[in-house]
Amino acid sequence: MTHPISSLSPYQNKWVIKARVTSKTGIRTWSNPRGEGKLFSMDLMDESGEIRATAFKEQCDKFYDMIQVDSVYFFSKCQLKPANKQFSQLDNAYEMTFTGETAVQLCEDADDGGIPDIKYNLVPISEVSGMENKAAVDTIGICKEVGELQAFTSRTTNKEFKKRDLTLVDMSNSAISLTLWGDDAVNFDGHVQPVILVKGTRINEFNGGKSLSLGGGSIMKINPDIPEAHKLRGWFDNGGGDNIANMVSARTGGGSFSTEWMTFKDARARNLGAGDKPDYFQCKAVVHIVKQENAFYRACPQSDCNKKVVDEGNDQYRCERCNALYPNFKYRLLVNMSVGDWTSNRWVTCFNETGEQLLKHTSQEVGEALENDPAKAEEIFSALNFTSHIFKLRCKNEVYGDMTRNKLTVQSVVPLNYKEYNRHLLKELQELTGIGSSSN
DNA sequence: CCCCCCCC
Repeated sequence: MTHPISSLSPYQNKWVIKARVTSKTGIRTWSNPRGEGKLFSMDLMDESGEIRATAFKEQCDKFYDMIQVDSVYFFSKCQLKPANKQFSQLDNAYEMTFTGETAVQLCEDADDGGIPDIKYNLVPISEVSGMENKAAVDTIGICKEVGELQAFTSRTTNKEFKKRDLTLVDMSNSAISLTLWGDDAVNFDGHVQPVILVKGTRINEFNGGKSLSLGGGSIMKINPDIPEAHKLRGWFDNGGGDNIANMVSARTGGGSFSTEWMTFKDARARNLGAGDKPDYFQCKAVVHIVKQENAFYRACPQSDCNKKVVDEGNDQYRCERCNALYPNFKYRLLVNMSVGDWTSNRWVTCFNETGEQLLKHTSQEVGEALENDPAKAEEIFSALNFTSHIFKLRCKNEVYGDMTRNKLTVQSVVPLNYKEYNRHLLKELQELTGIGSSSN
């Protein structure tokens, strides 16, 4: 006999609930004047309601791996306390803390003991425009574009954050930006353009547009096995997402979406990069020459510092940004290559992530090969020659002394999808000639 | 006992 979540209170400790885990945070550590430790928290749900539970220190270690999102468990002997509504979006006056007595047991019934599935109130992307700032949104879309991993320090809290912006599109012919944070951002692989299902994302208003942000209590599922996902996949793979008309998010200069197609010749003719802000465009190009000289540098080993270190000899490397000496360094890539489209050739620069992606080796492997194994380096670099890619480029004039040079930096690389690229070419042909405008 | 979810 189990108890409904809605009946839990601090005044009664003899209960067992049967609940589905709807979300789970990563392990987080804290350190403040009152002490330090680690914790994770999870959201639980049954037919009667929902509640947040947090496991600290020993309980964090004991239960973290066992607790799986979507599974149903029996929980007992947790401590109940009033929820701090300031921090909780769940509909419950209380929250739970795991104790030394807490017991958790997987419910192995095929039907999960009748506990309802997580409900997704899926909203078409087009409808997010009409929703209020900070509202919670469940939606599903194809990750059409994926931005680079970005790190920055918050000016208010002085903390380092990592984020990555995705662009989701759906059959409402709309696109919206979704921001991932921390490990979700670091580990995300968007190159296969997966289906993304999210629950409880928060709306952020910015520059007159709206975007979504994955926060605490939000859930993201990649390629979920649900009918909506399969429908979207079919729609997108048949060109459904090619001409998205409605941008729910603001078009920012450096935004990850609505990158314009352009040839190198047009980019020159239109004087791209001459303004205060960089310009962005994408083109299909073939790799002609990849320079091995200065294709890497020895960088500060700190994970968030990529500054070049000074070799002090005696296996000591100085980072001037960290003002520290290290016994080691890490390799970072800075690869210059000449690429060409059908109008002209240009030199472009790839930094670490795009360099690794194109060379299909880690910066460590590339650096070691270049320093110790020229044959291996040649093999790695020559494999890139004459391959075609979609390059998303950042274009900006840079001044060196009295010289102004137009510099192209590779923001991201997508393998050439012939189907999608041909569709773009056909569309251009139609616009130029008016021929074929009534057919697809 | 956390409680930050950020930025342009």
